[in-house]
Amino acid sequence: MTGSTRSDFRISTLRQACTHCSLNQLCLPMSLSEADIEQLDAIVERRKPLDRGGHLYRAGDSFRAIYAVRSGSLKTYTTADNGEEQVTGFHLPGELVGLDAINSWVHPCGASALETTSVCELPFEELENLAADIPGLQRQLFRLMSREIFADQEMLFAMARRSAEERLAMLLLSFSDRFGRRGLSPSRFRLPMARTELGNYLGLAPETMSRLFRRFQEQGWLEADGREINLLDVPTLRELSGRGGEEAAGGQCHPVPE
Amino acid sequence: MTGSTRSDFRISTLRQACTHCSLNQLCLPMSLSEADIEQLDAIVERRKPLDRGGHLYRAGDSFRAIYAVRSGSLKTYTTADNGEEQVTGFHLPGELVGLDAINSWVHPCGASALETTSVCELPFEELENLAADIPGLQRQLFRLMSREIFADQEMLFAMARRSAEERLAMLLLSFSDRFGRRGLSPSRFRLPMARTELGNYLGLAPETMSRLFRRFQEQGWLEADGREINLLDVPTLRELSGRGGEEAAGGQCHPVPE
DNA sequence: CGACATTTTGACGGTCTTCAAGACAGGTGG
DNA sequence: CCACCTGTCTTGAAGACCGTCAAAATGTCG
Repeated sequence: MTGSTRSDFRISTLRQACTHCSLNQLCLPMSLSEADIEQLDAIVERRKPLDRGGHLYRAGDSFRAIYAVRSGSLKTYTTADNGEEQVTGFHLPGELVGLDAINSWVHPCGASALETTSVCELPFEELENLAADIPGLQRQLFRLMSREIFADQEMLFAMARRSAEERLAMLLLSFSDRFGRRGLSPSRFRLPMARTELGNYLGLAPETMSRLFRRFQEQGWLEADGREINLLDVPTLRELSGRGGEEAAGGQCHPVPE
Repeated sequence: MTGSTRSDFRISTLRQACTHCSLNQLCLPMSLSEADIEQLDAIVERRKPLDRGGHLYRAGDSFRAIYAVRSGSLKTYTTADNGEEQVTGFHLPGELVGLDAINSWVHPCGASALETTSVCELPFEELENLAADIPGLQRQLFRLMSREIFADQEMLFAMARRSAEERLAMLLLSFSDRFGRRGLSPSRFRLPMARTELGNYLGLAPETMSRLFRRFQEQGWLEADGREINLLDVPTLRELSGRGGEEAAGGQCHPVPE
């Protein structure tokens, strides 16, 4: 009885195909034909979920594959000589991690789970071969990498020229967009990471984060109860973030015109 | 007489082939066969040199091609709503620009020449087609994009966690590496951009840059006469930059093992 | 030479960090 | 059920670092 249930559970998770995945418009298969998606499916490996804090890979690990987040969330981070850590990105379902390792075949950043998280593993050598055969896939890969470059540059701009307030506004809107894109509420959501980690990502001390959240609440821009966020005044936040109608940085989610 | 000379000049510049280009180990052709390089050669368009301040493309221009710097140098930059400018990168011979536009087919940043600069134009649609046929080219493109992602993340780290001093040390070492890689002196070089632009890139005010350079000279770490730089104490700079033996960020130059 | 941009210098102030302490939450074991 | 503990968050006070402002000096190019 129990054995049967467990077995069913594992089969149903492990055999989830790209075709039926609700994220396939965010992830690689976008704009591929059914037949192409099946080819892609054949090389995708599903792994058992990671527990909170578990590592998908560590900095220095040799590179084998890139990963698409299926559920849960990840952070990627580097560690400096002196041991201080810098979060380089948060990754939600439908987003890819590991693209920064293609050049050197070694992961320059570690990736760990912020909560229970499952990913699809895309062995890179096979993905490359497939990309040479399927023009749409090659193009999609170029695009996703380009998008990441663009997002990193936006983030760079933010770090160089924007105040703490503006940076937090940007980040909140980035999450808002990314949740919205998955059909979740763009105004009410639960952040999967601690304030400390948000602050680390934004280059701000935890104390500053605390004060910022208080100020944002006093201004009536949002309600925050721990990790539970409720955005009340998106227009003001958008104005603060400095880039009116444009996409917020900090993630891999941007519109994809053809 | 004059007509003949001018004509010769133009032919010799315009017909310079990748095979004979001294930069081909920095740029795309790396590790391609002679035959493959010839195919690449066929799609490369050489343009007439840009004058200082001239634009290769502007933010908002539609994307047609990526470009490899052949001689001279470029900066890429974004402009915010309020008009303030942020330099997103400096690009020396052998480096590519325009990769951030692949995703949206619109250039999110402008690119302008810091001095008289010539580039090779690589029409992207044709490059994509060629990449599907030549596995080595596809791989090289993935690599170069990955390298850029990595470099941007390093830069992000610097902006988030490093002091003005540390950032300047990083940048100087980045230029040192990049000049060195081209066979020039890694300790004596002429920066192609103004202090103001360096500062803009690093997220620092011009006044701060001035004070930094003075402090660095007082410490005996370098000599600077305008844009002419002479690094005197690379080990100390390297220690300051926080990443001992590793690559400095801020550019597209990293070792490429196979 | 003369107009203009870039760089330098000094004084001052704001933003964010750091340090130190206390509040709160979630989980564990008695 | 409560005491305990650890990690996270909050709050306050002090100070560092860098930005801003203003003005002079230097450099650059027509």
